[in-house]
Amino acid sequence: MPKNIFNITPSPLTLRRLAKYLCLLNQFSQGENPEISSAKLAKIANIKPSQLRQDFHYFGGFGKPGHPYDANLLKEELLKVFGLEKPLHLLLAGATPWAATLIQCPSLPSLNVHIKGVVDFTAGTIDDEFSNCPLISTSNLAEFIERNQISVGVICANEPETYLRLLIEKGLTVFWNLSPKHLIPPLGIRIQQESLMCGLLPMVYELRKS
Amino acid sequence: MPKNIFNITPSPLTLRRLAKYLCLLNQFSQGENPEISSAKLAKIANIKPSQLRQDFHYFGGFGKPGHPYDANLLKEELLKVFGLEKPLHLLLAGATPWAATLIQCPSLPSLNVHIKGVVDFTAGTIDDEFSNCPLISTSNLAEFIERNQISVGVICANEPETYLRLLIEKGLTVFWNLSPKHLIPPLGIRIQQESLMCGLLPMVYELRKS
DNA sequence: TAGATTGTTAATCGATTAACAATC
DNA sequence: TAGATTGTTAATCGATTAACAATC
Repeated sequence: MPKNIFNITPSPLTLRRLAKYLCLLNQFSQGENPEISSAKLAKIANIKPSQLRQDFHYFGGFGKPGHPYDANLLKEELLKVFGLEKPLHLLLAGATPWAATLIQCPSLPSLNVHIKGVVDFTAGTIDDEFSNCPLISTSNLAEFIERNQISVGVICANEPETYLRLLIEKGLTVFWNLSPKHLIPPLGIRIQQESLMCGLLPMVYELRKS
Repeated sequence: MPKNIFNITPSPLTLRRLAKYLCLLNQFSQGENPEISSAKLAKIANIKPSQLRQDFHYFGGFGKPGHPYDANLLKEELLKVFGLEKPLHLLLAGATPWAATLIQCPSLPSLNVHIKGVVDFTAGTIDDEFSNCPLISTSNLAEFIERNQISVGVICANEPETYLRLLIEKGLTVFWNLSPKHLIPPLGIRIQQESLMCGLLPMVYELRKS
């Protein structure tokens, strides 16, 4: 079970906010020794400062009383919260626009997350590329996963089932599903669903009901 | 203020779940007169049946005691919750892989959400296309927005600021920001941030801390 | 030191859940 | 009618917030 320093599993809400703080720091902190207070960062994140400090408190706090946070230190500590002091290696499944979107996304490398390749059923057997990223054929897959220490498979195709089956077969157990289809995870397999619609629809609610 | 039948604003958590139920129904209900109980749908959604019924209860409930929900009726009612009994028209900003991802996403039309065009700074002035979708030049934009009754601008570029400014200038006030950069909304402007990283990082936490 | 801002607590507030009455 | 499953309530549980002690 994932635990913090108080041996309590932090709530998904807290984890999402911590991820948000990290992204905002990457974007908004600049200069040699940038400082940022809970009040400033909370204002950008659109929450209360006390909530931000409570979120940090679950992990022991990242500052010293009387002084704003050191933005660089805070970034490092937040990366550690997510275990990203060591790089994380992804394999994308499906040479689709979704895959291209991730490959071109500047946030991933800044979070120490690295895309090592794209697997596609239509890929040839050697030296192919997709959007400047190695394109892997299914026959080379097992060796590629092993050699590149892939820990997460990212499903980028609208029909996710065949890619899921393939990657489970090759030994992956953790997946990020970007396809709009909900996947029911087999035993022992962890699938994080990412549904764009769950972000769009609440906004539409506001728009149409106001 | 957006309100439900009890004149209470439903929480963002409830709205996200309602969006999820709707997507799951589109995927899993089939047949002529499909029925689905709160137990079945809750199992797919990975929540408790009582939570699902409580979510529906905020809107008066969508079934009759003793019988499972009529899946088709439920879909219609959930669409109405989000005000999507009338079509919603989107304009994408930036002819990028993000835009292509949305254009190819089968969920949008099934939710009565329609992409009317893509605006891009590099677009020519006539009859251009991107991924089989009309490509609009900035000079034709005001007329296009008016004629197509666009209500949401979707920012698909990694550098979102210039597109945001352009679309505000042309009269849009509601935006869905898919870029990794957080935008600070000017007064009177509503921006829904969609951050992929907030989905990925909590999963990485579990992976690395277990 | 005085000022600033954090860490920490406990009260408040809101979301989830179980239980069962209602009813088709 | 009996069975099934919803609608609804109220108790429980957890998240948010304000307040302030701690301390650099």
